Amino acid sequence: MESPPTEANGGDFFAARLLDWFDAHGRHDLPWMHPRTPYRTWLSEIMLQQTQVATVIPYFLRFVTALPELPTLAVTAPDEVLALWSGLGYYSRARNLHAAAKCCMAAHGGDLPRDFTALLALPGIGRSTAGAILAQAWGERFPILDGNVKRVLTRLYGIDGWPTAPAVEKRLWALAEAALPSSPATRPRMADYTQAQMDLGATVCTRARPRCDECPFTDTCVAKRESRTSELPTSRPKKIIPQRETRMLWLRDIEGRTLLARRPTSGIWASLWSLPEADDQDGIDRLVARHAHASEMPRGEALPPIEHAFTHFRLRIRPWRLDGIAPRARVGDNDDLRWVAPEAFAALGIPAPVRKLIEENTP
DNA sequence: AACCCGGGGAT
DNA sequence: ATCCCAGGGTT
Repeated sequence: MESPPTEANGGDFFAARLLDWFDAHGRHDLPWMHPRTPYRTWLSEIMLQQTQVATVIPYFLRFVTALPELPTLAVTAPDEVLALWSGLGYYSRARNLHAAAKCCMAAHGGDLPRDFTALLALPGIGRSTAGAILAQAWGERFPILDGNVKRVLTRLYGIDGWPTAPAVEKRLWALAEAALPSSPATRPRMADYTQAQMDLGATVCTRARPRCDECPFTDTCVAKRESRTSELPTSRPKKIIPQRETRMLWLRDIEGRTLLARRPTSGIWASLWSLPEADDQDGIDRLVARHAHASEMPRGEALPPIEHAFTHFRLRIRPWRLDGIAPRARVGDNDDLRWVAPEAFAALGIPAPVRKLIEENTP
């Protein structure tokens, strides 16, 4: 076949060549493949949302060691699940994972459902993740459309426009559907096919400097033929990122415990444990007065500001540290406020910059 | 359709 | 410094 597959002739050109490439050059030993159970597949797909493989691997291994099966996850305390997720980001993934596990216990006999609609109904599972789970765990014939597939398809077909824009995404879904394995040789290999797309995108059809000479589609790729691999996929529309600022109070008592506050259940770092915050130094002073005896109120010291970048804003954290406090009785220990010893930090979900601040300044 | 939600790897 | 990654949920 001389031309790339189209919506009309998708046939088996794409799958057959991709699988041949995968057999020789694909990744066959990522941690969630051995063993490749539905639970491990699901967990890996959630962790891999917007997160690169190398980042996920240590978190995945720690998570499945602590919670090796779905029923174990379902009965685990939310704080412990968040602790296992701590540092990985997008914490709603962990909360949704936990809620979905409970749902599987209540409605699906303790297993992940082998059904597209039922999977899609679980929190944290969208169309692409549902397809990835069905294809990889059970060999079901469903397409995926992640960042890798979007990149491969926009280049192979020369598709302009930001791939996340609804109109472009709709077209890409149609192409992904049309490219699915359809012959007796490829149809039984849905798990490999799904993995192969992601491997091609991650190792050959990379965002910068793609290795086109190693690509099985270098002869048919529109972007390659027109020298547009650096332009496709179209980058996201530029936006001005606002800068925000906050102050955090790092209060330690005479035993070296730190006062932590639970964050609100919505917004950034929802439900995680963090340092008490204030908008200005007056607010910090008021927090100190609330948690320390007036008779022993030292001034404390400013630590170097921390710059933390999110997708949609930048945050400057100005930490204020004060040691040797004798906590005021009854103020500091409830569901939203706790004095925590350094050894107990590991059991709590704590925002990455806050954990880093504390670790780097604790002897 | 636009926005919200983290952290880090790659360049 | 900038982009964006094995996306999904909410408004």
